[in-house]
Amino acid sequence: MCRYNNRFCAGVGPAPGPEAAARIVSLSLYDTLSRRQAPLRPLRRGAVGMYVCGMTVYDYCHVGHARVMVVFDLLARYLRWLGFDVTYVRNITDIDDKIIRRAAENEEPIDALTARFIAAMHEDAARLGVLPPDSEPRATGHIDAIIDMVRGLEQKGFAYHAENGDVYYDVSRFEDYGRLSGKKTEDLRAGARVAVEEAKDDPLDFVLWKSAKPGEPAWDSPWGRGRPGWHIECSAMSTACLGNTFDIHGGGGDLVFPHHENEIAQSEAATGEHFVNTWMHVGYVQVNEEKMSKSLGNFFTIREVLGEYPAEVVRFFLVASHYRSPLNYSTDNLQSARGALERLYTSLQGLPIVDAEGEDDWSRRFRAAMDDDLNTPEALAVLFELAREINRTREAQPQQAAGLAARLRALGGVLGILGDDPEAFLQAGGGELGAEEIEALIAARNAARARRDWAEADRIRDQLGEAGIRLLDGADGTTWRRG
RNA sequence: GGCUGGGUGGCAGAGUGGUUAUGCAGCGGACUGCAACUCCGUGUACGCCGGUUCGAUUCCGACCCCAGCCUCCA
Repeated sequence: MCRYNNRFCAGVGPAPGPEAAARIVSLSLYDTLSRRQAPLRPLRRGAVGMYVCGMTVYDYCHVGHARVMVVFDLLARYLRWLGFDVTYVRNITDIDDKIIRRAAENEEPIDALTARFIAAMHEDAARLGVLPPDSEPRATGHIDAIIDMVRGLEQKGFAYHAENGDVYYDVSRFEDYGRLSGKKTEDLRAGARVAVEEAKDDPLDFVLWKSAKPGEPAWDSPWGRGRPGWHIECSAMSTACLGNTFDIHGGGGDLVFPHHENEIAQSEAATGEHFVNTWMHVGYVQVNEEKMSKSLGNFFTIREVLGEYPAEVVRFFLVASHYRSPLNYSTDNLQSARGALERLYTSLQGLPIVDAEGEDDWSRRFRAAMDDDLNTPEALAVLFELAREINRTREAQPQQAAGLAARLRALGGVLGILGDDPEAFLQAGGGELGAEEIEALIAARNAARARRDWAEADRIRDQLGEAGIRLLDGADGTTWRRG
């Protein structure tokens, strides 16, 4: 059924038996539905299935998308580090009104447009250190599963084929509708601000299957040629890949209503089973205290930002605040992230790369922080204290410092940072001078220093400074870095 | 209007019923030819008003303010 995945493709997930339910895991996560933090109880011992709503591919990803990708990448990395067998599914919406419109504007085939932006997304993700998900199902690859689910909903009386040819979900039939977002259906009806689609029985009903207009891409279905609505895609694909019930479902905070609300209504009505155990939502990226969004025009694409800052600095910036808090995008904050990351890399500089072994107080503290709903700021605080300890001990106890550096590198790796060579990171970036020229000037300056010609030595240092090179005179000689 | 989540030192950002978050920036000291890096030290921070308490930034209530959702949005 799901051609992207392997393990959970039976279509029906395993029931949460008493053994699985009894398994207590140290990681606890905040669940949007119950509005509280609770220990993760995987359905299957030692395995976690997670589904994250990915992109609609009609444009480049911006920093808001980056945050979602990085946060769930972080969760997947952490779960794997804890020893879980993670199945991470992140979908791609490759058929949708905006895609059709954009393709028409560009006079470009839809396939070409989506292929272009999928490639761009993969490029951006890779640069941010986001590991590929285990599967990336696309809506257009799951039309059969979508039709099956819509037909099932219709047969059970949760959907109706309207006069205009569309198929709608009958919200009034689903008792729990609104529970995820904390909304009451009466309030929603009262607040309905959109011109009511006449074919709907109720303004809250949403489309499952859209009848095709001339020239639009369409698939055959029991209701004629058409294409899927947005919400049903994720219900069908998550079920196809992970089963009727799975552990974690995530996405941006703006998907709580209506997208995830609708997913619950669809999936639970269709399968008759509990849909998701933990709902996770990432806070918005803001610009000047406003949500970054296309409509406000205040967005920065990932590639724009990566033109200004090293990718790892951007990742650090995204991880330096808790994933549920709003995050203000500003150059000040990026600069601060750069300084902080430099501090970490500086502590790693010049120490041999060895493997970290077992557990120690540092890793225990790190884990305690991460176990607490992915408290990355607290986890980073542990990393900074570790860096200080490395700097303090590196002279007197180099062996111990090397061990601490290994720990720092390993824990950083869980967050997807500190994987670079320290020299390479600290010296990376634009600059007109090549490494050889820099080394030559350093040699000349050191010759001047040897004969106590401070004026000449300072002149060379200033010259390098203007080229964006900072010098550091250490006991073992002079090193340099950019910026 | 309904709903959700917030208001912490110059900035960013955790956390806690009484005791150091952490980072960036600043200041003093050590190191340095001078710097940089690093180390040591350094900030009368918890929106407002009541209540509970021996004691509240942390719990409870009211209020003010901010962001977001209620339309596509990560």
